[in-house]
Amino acid sequence: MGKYYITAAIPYVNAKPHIGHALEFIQTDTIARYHRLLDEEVLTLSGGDENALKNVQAAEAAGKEVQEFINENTKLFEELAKKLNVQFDVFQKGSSQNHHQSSQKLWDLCEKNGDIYKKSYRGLYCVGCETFYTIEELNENGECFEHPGKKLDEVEEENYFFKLSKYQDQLIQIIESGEYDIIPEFRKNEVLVFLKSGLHDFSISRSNERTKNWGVPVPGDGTQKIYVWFDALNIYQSGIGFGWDEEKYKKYWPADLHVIGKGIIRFHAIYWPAILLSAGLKLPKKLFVHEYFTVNGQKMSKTLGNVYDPSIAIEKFGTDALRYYCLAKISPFQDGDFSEEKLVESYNSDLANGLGNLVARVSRLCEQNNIEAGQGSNVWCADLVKYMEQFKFNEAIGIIWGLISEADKKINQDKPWEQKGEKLTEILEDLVKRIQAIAFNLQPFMPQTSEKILKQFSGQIKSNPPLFPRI
RNA sequence: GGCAGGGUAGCUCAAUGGUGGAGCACUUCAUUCAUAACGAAGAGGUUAUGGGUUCGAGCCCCAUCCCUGCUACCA
Repeated sequence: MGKYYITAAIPYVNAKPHIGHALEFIQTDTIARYHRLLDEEVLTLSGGDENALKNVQAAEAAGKEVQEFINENTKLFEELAKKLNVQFDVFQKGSSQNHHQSSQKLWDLCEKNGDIYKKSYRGLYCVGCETFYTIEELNENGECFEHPGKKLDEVEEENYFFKLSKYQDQLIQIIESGEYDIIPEFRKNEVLVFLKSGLHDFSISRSNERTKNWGVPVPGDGTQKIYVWFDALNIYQSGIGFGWDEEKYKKYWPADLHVIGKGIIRFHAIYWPAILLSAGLKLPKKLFVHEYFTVNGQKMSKTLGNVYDPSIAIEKFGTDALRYYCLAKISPFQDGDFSEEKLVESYNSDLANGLGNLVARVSRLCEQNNIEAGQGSNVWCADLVKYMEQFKFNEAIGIIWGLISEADKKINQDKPWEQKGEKLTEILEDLVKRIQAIAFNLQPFMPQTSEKILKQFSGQIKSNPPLFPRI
């Protein structure tokens, strides 16, 4: 029994959470719950990427103090996690004191290793992306593709740079060998292609002026703040004590798994391990890269106005219905589409007609015949284990629905309503075992529902109101 | 432009070169333990297009058209 430290990405907190955040939270939580059930000592972390300049600007636009604005938004993410029944043991805020301390320690370690140097830099800076661009990388209006309509700032200043280039060969070796394993394979290949094309050092500080004095101060230089990505990645360490609670840190680091979306793969697959190598720290073991949700077939975007708030789905259909959709109805390695229509479709056919109906028919039969439930066997389906190791949640959950379908068929074959005495008891006890197995395997995916079923199928079995009333 | 991965039933996706499948949706039948649920049967396809290799191609080769991701040094 070992430890398992898993992180979800640290969301920007300049806006409310959307359905994509829900997807990642749910995936992370499912993996975490699975490992808890394997009896590992699991620690989950997410947090708020609070030191971005974006946040300062969003706060200004909202007419609020930065800290106040950030606290409000970060709270929305924590609340979403709760509503999704997603348990984070640590929710680390980038503005917290111990994080500042921790990030400065990381900086010091890299500096001691000679990997930080000063260089004058001049370029076009997109505040939205927190990145410098060359002219070739911009559209015909001289704006970046992510934030059209937004003029870039022309900036010249002296910044600190990190010697990323120094770690190119080492990174290739580490990623190619799977020492730092990137899943899925095609993302790993992308990273390797990028690595082999050559790495440039990157700037890891910003002037106080440009950050509006917001963020983590560069150690020993009062005029600069640490670049948001350098400190944001360190939330994975600062949240478990790096720089302020070494005992806790030693217990949990390195992370066993980082869960991220495809958009931030370069930071996690290249910058992050390079920084850790420089600092002489251990590398995370695995990176799971999921894809994105489209909504009604379209990319989510503020300008399109189709950003979907997961709270709506939770209120309308319930937490486990949304969890089910996110896990079962899309492939984690492909963009999936979200729509309330599709959610309702899967709710009715899989949850109401499938799982819910099976539980209802068996519990009624048991109630009528005074059946008492025995102890469930608590065994994982072999295929489910295989799929969980590959993060194929849709395949894993499909195994459970196979069991549901089998049980339904068995009932129609055995016709318990035509049976009596010992034969009837035997049939029903078999069905009870099947339901217990289904509920046991369902735990990581739909915790509330599986708990309800396990409770219902312990001791004297009673018929309850439908788990998922048809919509 | 280069590299990678795709295009298969209305929808989402499977198929070591050997009779193209599943789930959902749809139609019919049967049934009552169950939430008009479950079960059985059925319908639904020129596998993006055009060539080629092969006894045989969804799969291999060439060309073309689309979609997605990554990414350009020089000129």
